[in-house]
Amino acid sequence: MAKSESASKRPLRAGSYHHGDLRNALVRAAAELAEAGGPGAVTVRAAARAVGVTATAAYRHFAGHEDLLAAVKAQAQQTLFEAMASQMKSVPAQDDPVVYAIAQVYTVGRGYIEFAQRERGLFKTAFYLPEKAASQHHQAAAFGLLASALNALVDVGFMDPRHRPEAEVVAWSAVHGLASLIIDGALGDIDEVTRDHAVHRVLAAVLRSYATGPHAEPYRSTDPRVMGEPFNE
Amino acid sequence: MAKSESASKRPLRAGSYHHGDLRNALVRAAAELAEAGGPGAVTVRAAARAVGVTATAAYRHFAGHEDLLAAVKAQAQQTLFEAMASQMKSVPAQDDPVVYAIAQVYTVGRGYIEFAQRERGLFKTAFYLPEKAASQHHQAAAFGLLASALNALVDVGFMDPRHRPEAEVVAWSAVHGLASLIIDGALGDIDEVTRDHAVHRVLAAVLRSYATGPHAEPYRSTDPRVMGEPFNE
DNA sequence: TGTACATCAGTGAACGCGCGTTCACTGATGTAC
DNA sequence: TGTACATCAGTGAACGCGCGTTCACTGATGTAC
Repeated sequence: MAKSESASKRPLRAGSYHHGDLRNALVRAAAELAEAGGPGAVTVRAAARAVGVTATAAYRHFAGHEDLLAAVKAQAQQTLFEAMASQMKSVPAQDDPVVYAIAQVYTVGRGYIEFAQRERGLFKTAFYLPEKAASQHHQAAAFGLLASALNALVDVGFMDPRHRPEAEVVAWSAVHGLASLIIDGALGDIDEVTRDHAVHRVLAAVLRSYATGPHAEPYRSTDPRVMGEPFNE
Repeated sequence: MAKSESASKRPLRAGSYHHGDLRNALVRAAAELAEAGGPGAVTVRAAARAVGVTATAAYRHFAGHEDLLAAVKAQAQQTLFEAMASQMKSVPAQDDPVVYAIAQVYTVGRGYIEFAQRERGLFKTAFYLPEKAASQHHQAAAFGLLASALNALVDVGFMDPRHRPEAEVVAWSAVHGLASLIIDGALGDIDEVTRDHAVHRVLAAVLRSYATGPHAEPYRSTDPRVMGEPFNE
C-alpha cells in the first residue's frame, strides 16, 4: 500500500507488483536500521516496513531473521573495507619511503576509527554475532590492508622483522578499542578536538611501539605529525 | 509459588512471605543473565523469574527496566574495579622501582583483559547504555588505578613527562580493544596459547610506546618478560 | 504483654506491543508451443 | 504474434511468544497505645 511512495529504488517499471531487487533493498534498509540503532534494531519486520513491503515477502529472500542479520554484517564489513581502502589510496606519494610506510599505517588506523564514528551501527554490526562463512571474506580483506601496511614497515627498515609476527593484533586492538570507547561514550562526551588528539595519541603510540628497526631512530621523535605530541605543534 | 525452592539467599526466616533482600537478589540475578547472554538478556521478568518472584515485585525496587539495567551496569563496573585492584595488590615487591612500575601497568592491563574473558556478559554490560550518574563512580575508580600506575611510570623515569597527558587513552584503548575482539570472536577461535601471546604482545607494545623517559633504555629490550618477544623465551 | 491498625512487600491477572514465522492466497511474469 | 499455463514474488490475516508495565488485591510486618 505504501509501496509506491517509500521504496526508493525500483529497477522494474514503477507500479510493478514485483519489486525486482527486494533482497538488496532489504539489506540496505537493515543496514540503515543497524546504523541508527545497532544490531538490536535490525528486525525482519522493520526492514520490510522501510522498503514498503510485507514482512512475509522477506522470507522469499532470507531464511529468517538470522540470515538477514548475517547479510547486514557482511555488508557492514564490506563497507568498512572500502572506506579503509579508499583512504589508503589517497595517501600522497612521499620522497622518503619510511615516511610513506608510516603514513599508510597511520591512515588505515584512522580510516577504521573514522568509519566507526561515521557508521556507528554498521560498525557494531560488523563485529556482532557468531561468524557466518559468507561474512568472513571482507573482514579478511580489511585485515589484509593492515597486514600489507605492516609488511611495508618492515621492508623499509622501520620495524624489526622479529616484531612482525602478530603485529596486527597490536594495531587492531588499539584502534578497535578506541573506536568502541568513543562510540559507546565510555570516554565521556569529549569535544571534537580532544577526540582527535586521542586518535592521534593512540596511532602515534602504536607506531612508536613498532619503531624497533634500524631506520626507526630518526623518525622516533622528529616527525610531529606522525610520532610526536600533537600538543606541541 | 516456586518461592521456597529457587531463591538462594533469604535473610529472613524461610517460608517468609517477604524476601527481605529482593533488590540485591534481583541485581545479582540480572548480573548472571548479563554474564550468560550480554546486556540484551537482562529483562525484568527473567530476573524476577530467577529469584522466584513475580515480575511485579521488581517494581517495588526499580523504577523499571532501564533502572535495573543501570544497577547491573554499576555492579559490573564495581566487579571490574575489584578484580583489577586485587590483582595489582598481588604484584610482588621488586628491588628495581622501574621494574615494579612496569609490572604494575602490565598487571592492570592483564587484569582488565582477564576480567573480560571471565565475565563476558558483565564486561559488555559495563560499557553498554548511556551513563547513569550512579554508575560513573566505579568506572572512575578503575580509571584511577590505571592513572596512578602511569604516574609511577613517570616518577620512575621510564616515561617522559611530556607523554603523560592522556596516556590513559592508549592503554585503555589497546586493552579494551583486545578484550572486545577476543570475546566477540573477531580474532578467530584462537587457542589459549596464541591468545596469551596476543595479550602479552599488546601489553608489551603499550609499554614500549611509553618507553620515552631517561631510564627507559635499559628496559626497552632486555627484559623479555615485559618488553621482549614471548616467542624467544 | 496484648491488640488495633497503618504500612510495607508481595501476588496474579491483564493490557498492549512488536516480534518471528506460517498459512492460504493472488497478481505478475516468463516461456513452450 | 498469440495464447495457455507454470512459476515466481508478492499479500494479508493469523499464530504464539516474551516483554514492560499497571491494576486491584492481600498477607506479613512493625508500631502506638
